[in-house]
Amino acid sequence: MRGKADSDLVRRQNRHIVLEALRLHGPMPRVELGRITGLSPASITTIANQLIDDKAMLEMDEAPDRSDPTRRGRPTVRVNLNPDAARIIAIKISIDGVELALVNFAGEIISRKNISIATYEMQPEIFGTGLAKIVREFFGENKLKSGDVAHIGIATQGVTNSQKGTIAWSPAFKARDIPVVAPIEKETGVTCSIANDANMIAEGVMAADRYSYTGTAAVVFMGYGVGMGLVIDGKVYHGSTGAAAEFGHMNHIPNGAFCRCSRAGCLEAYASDYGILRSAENRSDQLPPPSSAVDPAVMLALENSARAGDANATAAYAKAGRAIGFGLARMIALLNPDRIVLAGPGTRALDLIEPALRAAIEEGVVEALRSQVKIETAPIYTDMIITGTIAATLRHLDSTIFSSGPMISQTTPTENSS
Amino acid sequence: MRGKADSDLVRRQNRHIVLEALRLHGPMPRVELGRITGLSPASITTIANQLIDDKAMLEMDEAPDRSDPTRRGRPTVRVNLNPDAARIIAIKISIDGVELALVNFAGEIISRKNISIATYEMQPEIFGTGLAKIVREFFGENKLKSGDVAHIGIATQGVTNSQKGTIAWSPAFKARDIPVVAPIEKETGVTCSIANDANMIAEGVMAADRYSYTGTAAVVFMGYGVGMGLVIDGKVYHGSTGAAAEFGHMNHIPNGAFCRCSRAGCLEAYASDYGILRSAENRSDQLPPPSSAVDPAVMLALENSARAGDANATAAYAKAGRAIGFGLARMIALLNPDRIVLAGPGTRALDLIEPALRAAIEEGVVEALRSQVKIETAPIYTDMIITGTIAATLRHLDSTIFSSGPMISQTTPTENSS
DNA sequence: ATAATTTAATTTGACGTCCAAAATAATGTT
DNA sequence: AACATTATTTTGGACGTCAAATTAAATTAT
Repeated sequence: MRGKADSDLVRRQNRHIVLEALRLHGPMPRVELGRITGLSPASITTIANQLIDDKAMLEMDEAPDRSDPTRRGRPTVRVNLNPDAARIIAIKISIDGVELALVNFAGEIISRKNISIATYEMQPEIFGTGLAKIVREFFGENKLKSGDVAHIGIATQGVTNSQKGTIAWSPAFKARDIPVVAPIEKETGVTCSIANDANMIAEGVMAADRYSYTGTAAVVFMGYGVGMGLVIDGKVYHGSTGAAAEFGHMNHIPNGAFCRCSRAGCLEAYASDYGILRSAENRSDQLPPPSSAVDPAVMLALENSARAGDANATAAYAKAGRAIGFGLARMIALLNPDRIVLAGPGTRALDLIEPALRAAIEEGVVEALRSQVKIETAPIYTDMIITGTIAATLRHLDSTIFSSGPMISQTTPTENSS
Repeated sequence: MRGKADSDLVRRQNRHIVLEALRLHGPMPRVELGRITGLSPASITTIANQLIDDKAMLEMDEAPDRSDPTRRGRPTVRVNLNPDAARIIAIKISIDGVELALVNFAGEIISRKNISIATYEMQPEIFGTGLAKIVREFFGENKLKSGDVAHIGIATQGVTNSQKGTIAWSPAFKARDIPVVAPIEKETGVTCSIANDANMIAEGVMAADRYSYTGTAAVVFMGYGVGMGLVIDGKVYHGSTGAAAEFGHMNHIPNGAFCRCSRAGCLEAYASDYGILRSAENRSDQLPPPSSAVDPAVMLALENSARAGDANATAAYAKAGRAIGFGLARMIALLNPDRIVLAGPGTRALDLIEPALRAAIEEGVVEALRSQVKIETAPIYTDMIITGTIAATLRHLDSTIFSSGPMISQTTPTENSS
């Protein structure tokens, strides 16, 4: 049960659902806001005026819609999120570099930048302060001051600790417990949070579907690694320290194949790009895998030779499918989800993986549990991580918007709007 | 995001937290209700009067507390849940019988009854209607009419389907998809719900701890079977169809030991009473296990011979610990919980199990994930399932109390209180 | 005994939210 | 130009909480 309720709670909650409606469905007239939120026209008027006063929303300055000639009556005036209400920065850290995006309150990307860094050998402090400098430069290039950015959201491969703001362990780094949030907050003065990239993919998949996910769903990422984002009760589940759901490093077979995490038997050691490749090439799975990512062209070639009938390649994909299948069977037994969504570049080879995957699920969990769950494939697009990070960060912003005063320092306190 | 908020939401939520405070902390004066809930004394007065009018609450008729002689001022008047506000029935179905408890709104057990039934060979329809008759008799013995009972909560071993109100699969039954809710609702006219017994144990463990569980916790049951109740975000997680968290039938080793669910490699096949016994006696684990429960005395003897140094027994317990450990490692990777609570009669042999269990967790999941989680043991008491079912059912009642009129048919509509 | 003190609980008046209904605005139709 | 239609705003009332003042019921001091 939550805490006590009062008119302040009512105010915040209703303003929040109005913003949420605009974020999910885009610009719309006040009447429709009323329909979607269930609030009366009178309340919508009040709330809209306040949000417009607060610069969080604005009336769109557009000619009345005359597309439907049968339409009568006073024309609607659409309202929308004010793009200039706030700006956020989304950052993606991966093994080969860093990607930054400056996004306005309406979700439009204003500016983005890619920087290549060989992260693997870096010292923890060097990386943190280095990234902070990159962010500061990004501020400079976009003429941003500290107050101009409301929040910075970061996604990274590996195990994150959202409380400490660190990367606890990641295949992109030899080092552990790398502080990320603190140096950036110190350098920029902007609050910052970090999350696992698979969780951000789940956010992206949900956002693409307008958050229609109601119950429990598991979004599986297949590619250079194997990850999972769990949607529980319509929200992405982060776990107690932000480390959920490490599907890739969930054990598959005790004493099994050697994994990048220097542990034996992880699911990823069978089902990630390097695991599949290693198995197809009949290399020993008891040796540490390479620290660099597999060239996508190599994986493409492997798929094709499997489809051409290469027995080793076919077997490797079947092995991967069986590993993922047993992992999903275990997850299903534990969580009884209603949806499983497969995503990531690895789904390109789904035809090679799926038979073994489905067989393993059947073998691994009682019919009563697995018969409910629907398995789908999400469209692959490269930017899922950044998109998801943006969605999550903006949603975070929406919910904190009313706790404090104005969101963004208006250009100059003394300046009046002309 | 939840729906729109209005004064009705405020009303319901605040009345709910007042009831919740009384349920968790017992009778207390109005001032303290204010302190706990954060509501002002003025509001507490209003709310208390309404709840008293609604017969949900009452002032306790007791002499002022004079235990503290230094105490001055107007004495407090304690209020409490009105025991007669409503009654519920909690039912536990297990392999050897059925247990019923009639409980009042204050959580006091008014009457209870045990009935032995050989469930295993029963036909699904026979069991459902038979149970319904037992419940009807229980009504009769306690002079209950349909309107006198607000809800019936049922806990059972095995996989439940809370939507259909059935036992999808259970070791207590040869049959599958046994309808339980429908026949009872039909026979009694009282709403009824069904849940897994391990989830109810989790409810019981939480209730014993006054629902201090905030984040994610996993309560493991060890005994005739192996079960788990997951507490996510302070609430017991039931999954999309009420079948979570089937820890016992989460696969441990593909193609492994034969399980009661006629599947190979389930965790339970290694770590339940029958699994441990089978392994200690060096019987083949490729044959179906017995359908009846293991005599507790046999398990006690096995523990003692293990403690006396019997190599087979010791190895069996170590094997069980390794299975549970790997299961927990997988669960930790997936859910990043902050607490694991071991409960059930199986914990009596924890000294024999724990070393292998902890070693398996270390072997099975990266340090960054497991270092956070605390492993505890819950006190064992036999009634955990019934206690938990009562707690869950009353809590359910609390939250539905304001959606409809009076909760319970007052003895006779025409009768006035004297 | 009576007044002062202390703590609990209630009453009173104000404030903030939402909403229904009435009024107003802005267009199309006749 | 009057009427119809749809969107939005205005008005007045309802319902919840809260702060402050008041009342209630005890103990302590005089």
